[in-house]
Amino acid sequence: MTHRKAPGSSRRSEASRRAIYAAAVALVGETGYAKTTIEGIAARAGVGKQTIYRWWPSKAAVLLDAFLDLVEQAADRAAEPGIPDTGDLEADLKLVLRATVDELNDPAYDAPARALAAESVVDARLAAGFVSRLLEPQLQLYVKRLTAARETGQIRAGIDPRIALELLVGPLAHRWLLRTLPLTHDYANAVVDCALYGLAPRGAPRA
Amino acid sequence: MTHRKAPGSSRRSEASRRAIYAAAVALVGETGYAKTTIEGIAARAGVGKQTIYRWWPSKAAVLLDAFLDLVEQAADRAAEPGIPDTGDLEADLKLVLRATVDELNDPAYDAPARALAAESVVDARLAAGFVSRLLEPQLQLYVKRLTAARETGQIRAGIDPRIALELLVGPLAHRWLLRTLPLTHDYANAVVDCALYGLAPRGAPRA
DNA sequence: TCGGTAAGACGAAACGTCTCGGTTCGGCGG
DNA sequence: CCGCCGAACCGAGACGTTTCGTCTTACCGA
Repeated sequence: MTHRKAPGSSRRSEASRRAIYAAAVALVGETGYAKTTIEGIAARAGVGKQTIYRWWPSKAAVLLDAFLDLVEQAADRAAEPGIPDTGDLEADLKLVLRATVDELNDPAYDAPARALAAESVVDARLAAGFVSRLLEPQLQLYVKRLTAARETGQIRAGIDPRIALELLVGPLAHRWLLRTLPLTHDYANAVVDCALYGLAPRGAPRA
Repeated sequence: MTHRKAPGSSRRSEASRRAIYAAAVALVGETGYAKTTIEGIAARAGVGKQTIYRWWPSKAAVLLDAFLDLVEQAADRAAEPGIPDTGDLEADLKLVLRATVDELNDPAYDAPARALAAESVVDARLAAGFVSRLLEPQLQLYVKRLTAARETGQIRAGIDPRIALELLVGPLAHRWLLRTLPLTHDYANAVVDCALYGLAPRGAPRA
């Protein structure tokens, strides 16, 4: 997704690449994605425009790489990959979803993440990279934890972990993306409750 | 959302307004939202640029009004408002969600709806109009049906209809917006099953 | 020497504003 | 009731500005 060609990358300037990442994230945070221009990124990074056009096909692609670099560094610092498994699925899910809420409400991540999501909605090519490189690795953590839960009988055997995960994450994403209602800890907890125990009365016959 | 001011609208040209709607929807469908320009819409509609700039604050606002007009006309033709209530909640929800899937997969609606959603992700001002005028009325139909279901004991008394609705719609929106996986009838059915009967084993104690 | 780089010139395209006549509608005097 | 007038809208498009993406030039480093 960086570019179709990867020319003699041995001569590529690492310093310029990093300066471009920093400038892109900073400008999107300060002035918003729409007002961020490639010319602006180049100027801020002290870099020729051609250096950007040579390596990336679009403004969104630059920001995707920049944002990915950002979250990878943050992930290295945290060094806590995966979803905890205390044996209590409900508590584990609530914990993680509340953390996700906090992340989505963090202004530092909100602006670039929104921009990438919005661009992905409209640009299928970018969406493929956004999903496969940023979103899907996160979702696979849910698949892993939910599969484990299924093996210990904490969720029903007939449940597809993929669909279970989307039942949890979908509502969060919906509120975040379209701003229908505020995204809170209470909401995350309520979603987990509803998803785990269902809307129908517990005594109702399984269809 | 048409504009902060509503000047003497008696003198406003209805023909121009409709021509602008038609041109906007057509151009977005043909060339995509990003390549659609206000100049292009004006030219296609046979209208002066100022006529657009006078009544709408942005390209997105034009498309919102145009799309809203489109779905209202379609709704008038269908003349079947609301979610059916046959007494079988599961069947009713599956029916409606499958219909939603078909709508989201319809190329005629996909392009403008995507453009508006994407713009709303990034522009809170537009999002307010998008949600209140287009999305929320749809969601209220779910609230109504789910509230009825709660009164007849088809869903648990402790469930907030608002959250129940998002449990159903959120996953659909998630797949549609980010294109993580294809949006199918089977998926709609599976979401309803999971949401109604929960992920946890039916015998599990209610938390 | 060869290819990446910084800097910036360049034409094309769209922006949003403004001006120009022409048209249409509401109001007022006859 | 009729006819005029002015205000507001209309289509058309000129205008200066901004950003785009390409291209040119000179430099530098492996």
